[in-house]
Amino acid sequence: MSDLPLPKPTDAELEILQALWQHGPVTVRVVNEQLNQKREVGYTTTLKWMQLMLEKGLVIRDDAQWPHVYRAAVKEEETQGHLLARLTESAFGGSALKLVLRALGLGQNTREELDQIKALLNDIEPSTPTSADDERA
Amino acid sequence: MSDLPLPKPTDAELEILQALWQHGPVTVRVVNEQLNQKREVGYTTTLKWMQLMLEKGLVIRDDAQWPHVYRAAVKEEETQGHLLARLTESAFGGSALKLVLRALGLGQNTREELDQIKALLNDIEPSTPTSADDERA
DNA sequence: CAACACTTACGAATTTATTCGTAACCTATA
DNA sequence: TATAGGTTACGAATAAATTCGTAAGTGTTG
Repeated sequence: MSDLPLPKPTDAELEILQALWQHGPVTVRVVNEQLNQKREVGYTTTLKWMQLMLEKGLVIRDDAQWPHVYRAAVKEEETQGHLLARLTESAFGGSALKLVLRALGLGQNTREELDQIKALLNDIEPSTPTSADDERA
Repeated sequence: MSDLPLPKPTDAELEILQALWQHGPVTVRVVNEQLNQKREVGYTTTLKWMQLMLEKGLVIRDDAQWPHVYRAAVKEEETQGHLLARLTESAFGGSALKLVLRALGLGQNTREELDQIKALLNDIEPSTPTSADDERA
């Protein structure tokens, strides 16, 4: 909690963060192999990205190990939250509800997914309650 | 339906598209005034953006009128859908469900919003039904 | 210790986005 | 028709993202 108002990772940076989130602390090589499962990326390209991300504070490097081992410096949940907040602002006029409705309307939902969402909805406490806070006995 | 695989509007372009979506066919001046309600933007800056967007096919210009009148060339729903699809890919490992759950968990939901979502969920037909289609009498 | 295989650092080219300044251009009106 | 006020076209500077080549560094092994 110091100087980062809004981390705005680029597409390439997000790809790397995803690899780090999913595979824990790993070397550049491992990340590069992950990226290459999606598209052709040179090794030094990946390295350069991760070096830039190090300067930006998006990743942390363990220099004690060799080869260097990197891990994400930002939490997956927080980053996703920021990105959603940004998208809500930039494309949904600030309405998170509209975003959710649009996402739900994309038509690629299975019954299981819908049920999961319903279950979650019952657990969510509204941030601005309208009436009583009934704990249900 | 010809050559646009994935429109990827930038932040500035999205600001303009939102102005066009909300205010219909308008002049550069009107768009610029909209933008300036959020932040300081020079007139020619807005003009240049819209000219570039014209080349990209993001907006349509009516040259018959003077001053020129612009309107969005892309649909709001489709653009939002594309952006959500992109974000789903780039930050949620391709899981739209995770995106929705995260968005719901952001904690800025009112009871009314949650109820709206619940209502919508009951209307959505799963794309891959699992068993019977009970219409509930 | 010399060679090798791999890793890192550095620099740089290319592209795209962002942002205006300036000059040329219309259109109504005095 | 000449002027004025707003509009458009064009060019350009800056900054950031993307992408890799090349050279220098490191550690292992015959």
